[in-house]
Amino acid sequence: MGRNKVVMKKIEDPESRKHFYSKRKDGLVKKSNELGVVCHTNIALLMFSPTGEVTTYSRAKSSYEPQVENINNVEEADAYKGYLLGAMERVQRSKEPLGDERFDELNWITMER
Amino acid sequence: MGRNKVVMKKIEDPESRKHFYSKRKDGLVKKSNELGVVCHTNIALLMFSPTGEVTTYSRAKSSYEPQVENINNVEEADAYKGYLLGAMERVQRSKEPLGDERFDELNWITMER
DNA sequence: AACTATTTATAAGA
DNA sequence: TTCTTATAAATAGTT
Repeated sequence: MGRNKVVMKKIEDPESRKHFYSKRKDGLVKKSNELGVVCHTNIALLMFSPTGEVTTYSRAKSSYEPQVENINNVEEADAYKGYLLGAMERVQRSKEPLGDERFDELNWITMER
Repeated sequence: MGRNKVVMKKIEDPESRKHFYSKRKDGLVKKSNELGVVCHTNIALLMFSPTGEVTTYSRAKSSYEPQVENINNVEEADAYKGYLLGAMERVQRSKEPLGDERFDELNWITMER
């Protein structure tokens, strides 16, 4: 959306790429949140910026709602929970050995748990 | 977008919720893909539908591009790879005990690896 | 499943 | 760079 169509091709200029990313990142998080809230469902989003910065969004239902028509929903919920926690731990561990101030750059956008 | 504004509140009617989800899911995958392609970066998206169906989208750069300004990029790439594979394995394992035809319902939208 | 009026996101420009 | 604006894109309700 905007004054020109977006071409589905890698932007070669690093500055333009960063600019595009920072704008689209916010939009993607916003839409993920809308979907999670309105449909009351689990969503996980993980993205790396062109400079390597990590952004995650996650929304996990806190309570299990039995659904007769989905016999495997409990297992899926568990798998999902392990998925999120494992990912967070792994990314954090990979940062720790550096022991630097960049740890705070991790952008954990966690709207709800 | 559309004929009325979206209210940021859970849709209580199950059919309306499913309808909303199925439309928004496609849009989210499309935008994730655009971001990944245009910025040539790693993206992972995992979502559960209101009926428990899983949809994932992932885009991982296949080759490692050295970036002097990001000393911890290799570790991030590894963490990311493990993250994706772990998630896929876990979700698949959780389905297997059922041993039914629903396995094919898993919607693995994997545009590139 | 397809259409279309309208909202929303956003590419350029200020 | 933050704000504005014209336009593309997504989509809610309709058919």
